Amino acid sequence: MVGFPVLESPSVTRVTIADVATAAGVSKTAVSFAFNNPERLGQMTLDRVLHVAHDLGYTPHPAARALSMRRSGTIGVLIPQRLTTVFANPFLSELIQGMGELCEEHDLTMLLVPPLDGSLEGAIRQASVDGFISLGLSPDDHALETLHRLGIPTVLVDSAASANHPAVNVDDAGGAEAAARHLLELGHRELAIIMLPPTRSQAGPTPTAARRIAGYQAALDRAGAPAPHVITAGATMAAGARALDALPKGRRRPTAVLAMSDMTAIGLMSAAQSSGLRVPEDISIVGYDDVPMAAWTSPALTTVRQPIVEKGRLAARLLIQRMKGKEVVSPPPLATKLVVRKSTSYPKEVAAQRS
Amino acid sequence: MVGFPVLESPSVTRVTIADVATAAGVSKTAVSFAFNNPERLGQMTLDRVLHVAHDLGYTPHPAARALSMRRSGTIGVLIPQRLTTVFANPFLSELIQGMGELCEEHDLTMLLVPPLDGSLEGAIRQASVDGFISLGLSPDDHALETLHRLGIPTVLVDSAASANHPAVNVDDAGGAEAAARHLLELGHRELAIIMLPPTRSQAGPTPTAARRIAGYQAALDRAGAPAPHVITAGATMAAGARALDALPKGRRRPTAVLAMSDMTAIGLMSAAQSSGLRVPEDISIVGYDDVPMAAWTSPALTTVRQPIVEKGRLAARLLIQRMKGKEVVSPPPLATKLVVRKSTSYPKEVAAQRS
DNA sequence: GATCGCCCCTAAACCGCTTTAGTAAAGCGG
DNA sequence: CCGCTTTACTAAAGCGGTTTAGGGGCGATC
Repeated sequence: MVGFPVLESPSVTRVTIADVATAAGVSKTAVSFAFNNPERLGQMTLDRVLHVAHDLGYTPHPAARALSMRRSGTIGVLIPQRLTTVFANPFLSELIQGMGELCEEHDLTMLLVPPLDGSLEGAIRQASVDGFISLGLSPDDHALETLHRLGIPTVLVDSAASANHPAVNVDDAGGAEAAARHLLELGHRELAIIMLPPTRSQAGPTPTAARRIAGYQAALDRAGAPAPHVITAGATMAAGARALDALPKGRRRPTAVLAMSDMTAIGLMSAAQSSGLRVPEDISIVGYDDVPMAAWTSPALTTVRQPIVEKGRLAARLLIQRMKGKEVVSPPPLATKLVVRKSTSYPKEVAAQRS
Repeated sequence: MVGFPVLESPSVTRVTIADVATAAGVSKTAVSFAFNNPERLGQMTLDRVLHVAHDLGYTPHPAARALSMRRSGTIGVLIPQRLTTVFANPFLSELIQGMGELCEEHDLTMLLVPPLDGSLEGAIRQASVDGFISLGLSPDDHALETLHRLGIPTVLVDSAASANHPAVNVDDAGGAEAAARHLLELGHRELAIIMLPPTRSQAGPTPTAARRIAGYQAALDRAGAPAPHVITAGATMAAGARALDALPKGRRRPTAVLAMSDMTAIGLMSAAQSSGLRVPEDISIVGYDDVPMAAWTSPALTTVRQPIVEKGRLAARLLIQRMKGKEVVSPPPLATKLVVRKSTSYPKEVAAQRS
């Protein structure tokens, strides 16, 4: 098999607007007009220019265009973690679907911007975009200030409204509270909560994690339940599986666990089952997000549904408005809803009493 | 709630290299050197410039940088379908994970490039990237010629090696053949195949679909099985569910189906079950890809595993080499492997005989 | 027949950065 | 003290487009 050689003279070859102009016997301006303001050219000239351009295989250089028009036709998605991690969670796929709808509608492309060399700020600098959608960043993250200073319109997702950027959120606390209440009503007392890990350098929990834990706690408090065991695990099945070992054993083993991510819940459920525990008989599990997969595990996962695609759409819509210079307000949080499936049931003692 | 107003004087504000130069009392060149060739400046000047730049919140304009350096630090992913469609399939997530690993290693960002306004070529023009990874495009697609003419390094995935671009593939035919053989060995004769739809304008099946069907067919031929029913459905659960209705009913109802995508298979399985069919007792189902979800359905899906993440990694690695000007050859297809789970079994007649 | 306005088209400035070529000053050996 | 290399820095020319301001030709108007 023959190799694909070094590309012949990469950009010496590139046809520029000047080449087209010369070939068509007009000025660069005319060529530019042909593409961007055709009505400013006579029919004959227009045809000739377009024809010549096509023959030469002319394509405007995107960077040059972006520079002079001050717009790149791209929106950036600021991702606070490694792509491998974050794409292991279908959550992001759904979010992108939502954002994608709006992007396609407006002929925009999407740039995935993970921390570059560990630094989000570095990545921001390098990215040629018209606006950013920032995922899960603490509203006081330094990167957001940079963004504001640069005058790049930004919309926050899974964060909290900051002084400078509107935020799109769901009712995290409400969903969490419903989930905890569900378990408490089934009779569980000994609960564990699996926190989402903090992203990047920031010390505390992400805004989303904070709201969810507040929701869980509210339900627990109201029911006078004992303090839950709180552990932390990433939003992947592997991390969820590892989380099983971190749960207290023996008498204090929780009879139910509240995971802040479906993927964590599913991984945990899997590990639990392989270690001989039955779900939900021996341990109840509730997830969060309601990714499509949650309906397909066995047992099907009880979880809190949030409208992920809609969230993506809304964020993109807001950003696009902002890019157009329109004023924008943070919308009210989107509703969440507990979806009861088969991974939750009465704790054993209660079940025994009932039978 | 107060609105987020129009950003104040968007780019009038933007600090340019000239501002920094003036403020620091040096030339633009010096400022540029401070960032890109610090060793060419005296220590004192260097410190001063960097300090001033930081104070002013200077960030080089990415488009200007890209224009003058002829490199954008971005690789494009050419997506042949709508983002909504393609991200509904976890396949893409995994592929991106693989590509993402390499991108992060090399400080590159990833641009998702769906057909813009229906046209991939238009989208290519607009995208400021150093190279493309093209998904599922027929090797004679016109867009690929454009790419070559523009001198943009490109690597094909799920395509076929073309004259100008190397291709990364898996052993589609081998996997398909193994899947079909598996069903035939179980005793199935009346099979259905669910094809992947053609992408975009191109008339025939995608290269991948073509190879897979050839593999299925090879096994069928060898076993002297009757011609299968072939229908087409997208790679989403919804499309898979709809596909159920397209299957022949009554006596000619297939006892097993070979789907070219796990998502289609899962959707079909779901629809079948809701309509009262038992899987695998009444109908066996085999998928393709082995996305993580396939192990979690009930029954767990028998499918053909392909190393998706590895495929993404390999494609990105090749592209990066190509961007560096190195010569590159199309690697041999990656191995595929039948994973037998619980969604396949003997057809009823055979099962009856056996008992 | 001069004036005006309109239609087409162009020259040149500009977007913000990198880089080449080169200059002035300092260092240095003889 | 002179010529030669270094060192430290700069002017200006790109990169490849868009856009502003305006010029020439020409028919209509007065």
